[in-house]
Amino acid sequence: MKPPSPTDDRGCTILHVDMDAFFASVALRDRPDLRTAPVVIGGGGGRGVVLCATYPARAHGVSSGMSMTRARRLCPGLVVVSPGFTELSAVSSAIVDVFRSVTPLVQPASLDEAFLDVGGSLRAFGSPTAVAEHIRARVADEQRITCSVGVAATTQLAKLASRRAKPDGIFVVPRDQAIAFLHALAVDELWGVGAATAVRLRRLGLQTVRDLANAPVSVLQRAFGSVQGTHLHRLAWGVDHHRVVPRRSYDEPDRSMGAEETFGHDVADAEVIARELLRLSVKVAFRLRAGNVAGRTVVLKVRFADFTTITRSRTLPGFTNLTPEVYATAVALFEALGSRRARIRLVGVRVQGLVDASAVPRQPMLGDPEHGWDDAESATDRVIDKFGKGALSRASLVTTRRP
DNA sequence: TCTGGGGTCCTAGGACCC
DNA sequence: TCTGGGGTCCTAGGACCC
Repeated sequence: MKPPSPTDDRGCTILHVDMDAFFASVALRDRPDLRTAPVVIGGGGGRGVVLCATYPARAHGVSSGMSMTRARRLCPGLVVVSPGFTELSAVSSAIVDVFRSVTPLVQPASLDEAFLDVGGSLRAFGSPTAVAEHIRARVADEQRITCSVGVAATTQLAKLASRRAKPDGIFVVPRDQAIAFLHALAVDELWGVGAATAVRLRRLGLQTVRDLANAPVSVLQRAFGSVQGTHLHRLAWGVDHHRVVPRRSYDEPDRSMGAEETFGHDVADAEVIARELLRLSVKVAFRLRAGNVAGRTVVLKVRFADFTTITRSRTLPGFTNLTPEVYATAVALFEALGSRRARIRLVGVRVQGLVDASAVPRQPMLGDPEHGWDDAESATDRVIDKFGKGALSRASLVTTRRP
């Protein structure tokens, strides 16, 4: 473990904890033989991308988001491992338990990172840095993976600090050095400034956060609109009123659920596409029911061979989590695109406007059989529960292979 | 180097209602 | 007959994050 940076952490009560190469670290916990090898986590398919790269792989220039083809070219001896999502979420919730043992103010930001407000834990631990050390030691002990912690006065600064702490370290941004720390960064290092915004900022001649901070707000507002312009200016001055909100209570449903699939090769055959839409609808509707939610708006996503992407959506009169309704809507949206014979790279189905399913009265429609799709689907769910996903599938999915 | 899959949030225009 | 704003819903697209 790296020692903490020897700096003043008074008043820095926000921690950002970020697992180091999480997907890879978990996958390699029981593979000491691969500890020093260049490994990436990702799908093996022809169009896959790197989900996570180990530090030895990064040394070859491999990074996440990169196409697998390019990664292999950069690093001929690359080892590719597929992600084990079940294990990942188990480790993730164990880690969150560690955080919660320190403070109730824990806001998970994804599977592998969280913000903590440790203002109330200082009497027990002494200092924010001491809390960070405690967490790092416990995670290393119990999960055999390392993490890095950023310690600062705001969430934005803590997030930036944890990046600086990597791998396996702690980085403190003292209150009186916050502006200097921030202003030395490049604009695209700010959390919330992505590729598109960075390009526009650079076109304005703004390279560093210091440039951004010193730019007149009026210029930023003219270029980005009043809301985003003001936001950027405040970011550059470290103004950040985000409190750590103990994550959305568990009874609050997600906003949307969806699934999408990139074909191995671009597809023009409408039948193949319809079959894929069915497969995705089955998957999404199953997850909706498993989460006991239902939604009203079905969104179809289509990416063409040239990578242009469109979405089409339809809001239903009532809420649903049933495959036939989701599928019928998705297909109708697809057919409404017309006979554009363009080759298609990806299709996706998403359902949004989710609510707790038990809160929605099911409205039987006139002419519905006594045992409708509800019953059929819950029977299906029970079979899958008992015998696994392979046990049941729709006829049109079994008889033909996906491309 | 040709670009995954899961999400969230924001904007902007048009419909519609009051 | 022409004219308001305000609010909400819907749709499409885009930026961003991990």
